[in-house]
Amino acid sequence: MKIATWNVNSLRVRLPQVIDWLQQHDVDILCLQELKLPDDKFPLEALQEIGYQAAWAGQPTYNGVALVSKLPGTEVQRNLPDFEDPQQRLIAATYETEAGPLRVASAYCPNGEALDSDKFIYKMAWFEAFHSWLAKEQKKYPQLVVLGDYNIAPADIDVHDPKRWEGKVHTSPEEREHFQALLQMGFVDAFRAHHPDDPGFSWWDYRRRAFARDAGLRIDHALVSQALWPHCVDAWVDKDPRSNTQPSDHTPVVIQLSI
DNA sequence: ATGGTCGTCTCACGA
Repeated sequence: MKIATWNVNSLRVRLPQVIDWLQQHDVDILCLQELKLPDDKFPLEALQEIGYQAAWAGQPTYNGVALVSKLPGTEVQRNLPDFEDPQQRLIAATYETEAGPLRVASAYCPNGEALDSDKFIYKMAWFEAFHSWLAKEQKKYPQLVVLGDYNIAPADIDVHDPKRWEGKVHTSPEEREHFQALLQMGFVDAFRAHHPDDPGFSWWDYRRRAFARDAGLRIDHALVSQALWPHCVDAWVDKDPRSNTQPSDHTPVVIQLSI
């Protein structure tokens, strides 16, 4: 089965591209971030017409996450428990497979704006709560995948110009420690584990012709639990949608599981 | 040179 993540930066604008992409690729579950639409504007019918179901957590203007899937999800969890937050950044659901229950989460981790900002303090607090939640979640669901926009480039290979990004959000030691803490829990960074030497950028700034210069970052990740990792046969970045007319600034990351 | 470009109930703010 194939599971993907895509920060679409407005599902209203990107819906035709999402539908095209789902029809071109045999993806079982697509994790979306930055829907930027309220719950009553979620385009469920358009997705149902091409054979998908969905669970979502939206809000007007900002944030918003969804799970778009061929099979229905159960035990849907919206946002982090024990972390009061009006920003809709997380949704998780359980899918029945022949190998047993598979838990899937779609995460839109905070951007952080700048290292000396209040939003960075919020980012650090959010990751603390995310870590605590995942520790419990992985005990409950050994087969767990957590895909999304982490807004962290875990190492210098994930950065087109590490010098230029020094002291900026996405690459700071504090952020990287949070990402490493997730790996220390047993999660595997699927793309990096399968492709140790490929930068695998997933985001390019709209400004300064960043995509044309390949001036990107790898900030969208698929973390696979220890128990599931032997079944993760590959992971890749699909750069094609970034070349679309009116593209998202992010492009999809995909994992293939042999379950 | 700290610029630029998107998206949003837009002329400000978040990314």
